[in-house]
Amino acid sequence: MEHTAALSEEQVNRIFRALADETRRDIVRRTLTAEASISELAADYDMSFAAVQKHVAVLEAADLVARTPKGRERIIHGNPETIRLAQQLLGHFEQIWRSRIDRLDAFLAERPE
Amino acid sequence: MEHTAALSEEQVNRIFRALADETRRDIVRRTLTAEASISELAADYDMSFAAVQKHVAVLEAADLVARTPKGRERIIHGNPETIRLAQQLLGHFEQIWRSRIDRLDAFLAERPE
DNA sequence: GTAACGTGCAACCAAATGGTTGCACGAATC
DNA sequence: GATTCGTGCAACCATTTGGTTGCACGTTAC
Repeated sequence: MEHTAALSEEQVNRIFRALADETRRDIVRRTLTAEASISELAADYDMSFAAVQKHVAVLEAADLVARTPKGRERIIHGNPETIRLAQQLLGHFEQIWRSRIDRLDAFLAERPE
Repeated sequence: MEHTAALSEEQVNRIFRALADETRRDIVRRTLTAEASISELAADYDMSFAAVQKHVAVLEAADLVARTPKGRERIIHGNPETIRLAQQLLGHFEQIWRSRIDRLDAFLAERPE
């Protein structure tokens, strides 16, 4: 039995919504590799600090990154667990597809051409 | 070598964006199980026909469903290939995480406590 | 042929999104 | 103590999103 945590539909919405932006995907990649402060992140994008701050907030609400205070900085690190959850959700779709194929196979098997 | 089709960032945006809505995820699930016309789909949601039509258009733009004419109807069927692509994209994130762990392990290995 | 059905599309609207600037405030530096 | 740095937050703006209604048009059924 695959033990997927029960996610609210709203939370699923937040996860996919958060992943639907190039800058945010990049932030997730970067902070999975190595944690970084918000200003370190912001330095690399062609937009204001506040804009990057908002992107981080979106990612945090989706639990794709976490933010821990360290002095005057806020250190961001990616959360691989939520990535894995999203992957599992998509896996369920594939499962639906596979069981359809199975049913189709069964149907064809009991109706010899 | 894993042969993932090269997706533009825009296309990736569309895929995740399309998945970030409960009604649309439900339509994908349903049409993976069995194809349906737009009006058949629309009958089951508490919104106008036009609204469902728009959701289908969003899914089609993301290549998560396809729409084939059949008389006066448009038959919608889910596209498992795009689901699989999205899953692979998330798999790359996990890969990034795993290689970070590997590097950390290597670092700890060559610095005996 | 006429009526009903399934769809496409435009116009419209409220709310959310993604960006901006400006300001406040605690933490670090000098 | 004054300055600078990193952050949080509010106000504002343009665009997109997700919904609506209304209408046109081809297809199917009477």
